[in-house]
Amino acid sequence: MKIPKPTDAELEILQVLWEHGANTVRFVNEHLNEKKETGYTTTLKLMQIMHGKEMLSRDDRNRTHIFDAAVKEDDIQKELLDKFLDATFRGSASKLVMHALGNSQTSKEELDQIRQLLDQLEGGK
Amino acid sequence: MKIPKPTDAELEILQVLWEHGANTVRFVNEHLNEKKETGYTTTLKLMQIMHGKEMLSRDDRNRTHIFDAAVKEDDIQKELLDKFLDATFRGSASKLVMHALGNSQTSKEELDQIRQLLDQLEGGK
DNA sequence: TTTTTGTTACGAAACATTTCGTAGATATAT
DNA sequence: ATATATCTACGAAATGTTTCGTAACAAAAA
Repeated sequence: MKIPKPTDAELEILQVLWEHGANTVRFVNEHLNEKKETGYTTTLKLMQIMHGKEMLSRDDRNRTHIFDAAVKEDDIQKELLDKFLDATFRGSASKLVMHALGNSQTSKEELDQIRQLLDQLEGGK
Repeated sequence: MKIPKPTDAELEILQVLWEHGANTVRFVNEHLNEKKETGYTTTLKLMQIMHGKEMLSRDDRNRTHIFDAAVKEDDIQKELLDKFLDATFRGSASKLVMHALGNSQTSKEELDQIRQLLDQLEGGK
């Protein structure tokens, strides 16, 4: 089964559902509105399209439908990252990593975690 | 001066120019064709649009124009990475880095370089 | 009961991006 | 000199994505 690449607007909706779990259109719409004014029916239409693509599941036993992400966060992140890495960094993961760490404020704990992963990877070299 | 976010097709053209330096439409088009069939005038039109946006410079002293990237690779990568990080990983750089290193085959030299950066970053914590 | 509010469905408009076709000019080959 | 190939310019079609408006119905409030 092929995972379709979500569009920008679809990804925003997936983020809300991944973060907060199954929810209504209204809930999702209100979250989106915190970042950017979005009409209710716009969000509804997108979620219906996503359901059509089997990107979202839907419980329609009650009048107010409950939607949930039907694709795994990790899978989508991996898919998008692969494409982004190629398109933007010509496949150089280290360049991307250097940029990412250079910019952001990442906690000591997270840096340690990355260091552990490095140890693990370099173990085999 | 505002850097406009390049579209996917525009980014592919920038990659060719960043990698190979100033060149003709034909050269760029032939490179793009290695990955995906693209009509000559399609590439031409895109490069004209990009020139209009000041994303490319153009030397039109001769009939065959020579185009070059007018935006810095690092700047565009930073801009795109920031947006990608927010949209896809909700801003968690460490999660992105773990994914990126987990997937790819990165050389020992590159891993060491990343480790150095970690040392440097953790120095201040 | 009647009105108001909230919900889904969905066509169509609006907008963004990519692709193509044609005209006109210049260079190159015959 | 003529034909052929190559190049730019650019409008417009094709495609993809997002937003909006309206209809139909159900629920809740007055």
